[in-house]
Amino acid sequence: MVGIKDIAKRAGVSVSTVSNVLNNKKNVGEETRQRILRICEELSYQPNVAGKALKSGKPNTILFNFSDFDRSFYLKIINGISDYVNDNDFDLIICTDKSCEKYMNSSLTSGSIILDKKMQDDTLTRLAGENYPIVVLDRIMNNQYIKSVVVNNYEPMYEMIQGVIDRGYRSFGFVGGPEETADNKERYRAFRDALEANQIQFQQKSYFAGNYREKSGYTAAKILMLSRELPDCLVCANDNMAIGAMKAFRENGLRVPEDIAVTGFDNCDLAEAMGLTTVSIPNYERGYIAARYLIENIRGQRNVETFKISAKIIFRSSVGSKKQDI
Amino acid sequence: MVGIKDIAKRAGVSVSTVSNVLNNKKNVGEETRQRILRICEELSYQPNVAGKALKSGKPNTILFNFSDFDRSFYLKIINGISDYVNDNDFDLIICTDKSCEKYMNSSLTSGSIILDKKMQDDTLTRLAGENYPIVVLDRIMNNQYIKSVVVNNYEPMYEMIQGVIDRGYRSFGFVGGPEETADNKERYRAFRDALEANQIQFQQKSYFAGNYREKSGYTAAKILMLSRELPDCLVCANDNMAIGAMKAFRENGLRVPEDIAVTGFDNCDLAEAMGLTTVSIPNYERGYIAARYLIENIRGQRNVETFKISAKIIFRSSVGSKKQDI
DNA sequence: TTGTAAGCGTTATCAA
DNA sequence: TTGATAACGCTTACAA
Repeated sequence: MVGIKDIAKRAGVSVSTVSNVLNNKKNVGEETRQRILRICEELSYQPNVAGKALKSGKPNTILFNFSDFDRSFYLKIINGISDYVNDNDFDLIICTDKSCEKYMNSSLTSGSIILDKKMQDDTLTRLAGENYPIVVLDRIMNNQYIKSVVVNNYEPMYEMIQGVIDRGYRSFGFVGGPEETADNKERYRAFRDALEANQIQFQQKSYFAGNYREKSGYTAAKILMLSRELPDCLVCANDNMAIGAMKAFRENGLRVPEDIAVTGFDNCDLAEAMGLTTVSIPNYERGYIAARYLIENIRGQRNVETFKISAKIIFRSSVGSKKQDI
Repeated sequence: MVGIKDIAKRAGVSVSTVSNVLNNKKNVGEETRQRILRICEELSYQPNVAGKALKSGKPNTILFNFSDFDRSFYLKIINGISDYVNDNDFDLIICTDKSCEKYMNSSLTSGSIILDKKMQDDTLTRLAGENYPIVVLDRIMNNQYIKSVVVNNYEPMYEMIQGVIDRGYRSFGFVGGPEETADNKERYRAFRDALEANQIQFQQKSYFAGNYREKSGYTAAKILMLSRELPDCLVCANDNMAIGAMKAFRENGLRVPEDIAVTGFDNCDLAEAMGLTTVSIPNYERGYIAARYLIENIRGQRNVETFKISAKIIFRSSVGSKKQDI
């Protein structure tokens, strides 16, 4: 591995001169600068991140942490983050498991974006600090170094359910996501509130606990079909589960929406093709905005007010128009 | 940031003792060990990766590099890599742009998996070495430190086209991916060979250059529809473009497969929902295998023979059965 | 304009 | 069983 020393030796100068050239310092002669740069090129020198980090400790690098590979829209979030980061001369590294703690707060990265429910609140509280801002995408936290960029779940879910009710649907089932997640709680609350506002009863037996994966929606639908009476509409806390449910219904010869309507949340790629009524989240923008706030915070422009991303309701064929039984 | 020094001071021992404890060395008294571990816990000490890397330079960490966010199956590859890596006590960091060179060969990672056509062959040749094996997923390279794990494109593409021909289709259009990629070349070659073997002519005007993105398939289909005669079947070098093409056809009132059949390659999530005939690549396994070979190579078990992953053809409704005009 | 030298957090060698 | 110290590659005062 060729290092700053090798360059210095070859150029017949000291290491500090090389360092100065590489860091665009002014105090170095033009001729020397050219010579050194040429040699770096020749030896295809790559600065050693570790050495650099250890000494200066202000790397233009941020970290993104996620761990759910079933949620394909995560790629769009990464895309948004990546674009903002590139445009601002930062680098991005992504971690998919607990090891990311090693890269947080060490001198290797100067801030993190977190979208991983396995990451605990108190870990984040510990890692965040004056010199290490964090942006969380999957929860709301009150901490002077942590900013939350979250999807506004309540209003669109409420409105979507109201829309479904307006179309004549009267009885509902619900497939929830992981119960501890803020997203799921908010979506469920909006669902219940919308029902209540319309004097529609909801029984606990119509609640199915899922985990945001397709299979859990599939299973929920299978179980639901065993019961005596199907609800008019099955509301799912996300698209994956809604799609799983639709597949289960179709496999059993039930028609969507004639026999049962289905709604999701996310507007994932598949949602359009499946004709799923859902809430569309602008994920690319979500990543982009998260990166923007993180880098602004890194640059000292402190702002940790919770930012809510607004979403859009999309009615598709999985919800029809139900005639009232009068 | 609490470091090894702080722990040492608090415990009233030297830094080397702390280091020995943290690295499970035998030469330290049980009582001291316990005390030090407790203090690490209390101060929630995190070892500084940079310092560690700088000194020892054998990190149990590998790097994955990709940059195409439109290909949602990349998440499955990452999932496979992540799982293997975790099971083998390695860490994974992911990079989405050129900055990844900084993490390759520096003491920060001990090997890389590359799936990024922007990464050039000679860069890889330069970075790979005795102590830095690389696995490439998107090309075949001959280098004693670089292993290729690639999808076998030729046979399944050939067979799929033969299957389409057997179903009575006789004239073809082709939407290619980025022309420089090995995948695209191989898929196109198989396509042409299959046609030739069946004495079917192919004219250059029926070739459309795309970039693997949905939009380019959409555009190709739009252009195709302007021409006087539609082929029986439009073969696309990947699913995204095939889906774009299907959307364009449908928007213009053409039925798939009655008016024109369409095939893809990848079997992405959407392919099933769209009824697209395609080739299924086991992506999770692809990532898993890549990680396995990389870590084996890191551990000194040198093996750089090209590994070909076999794929499976899936006929769906986008290809029907065409009556012969006799 | 250039060079010398200290120090970042860690591990490793060797002496106590 | 422990501790002192050099070294990893780099940046940065400060001296020349």
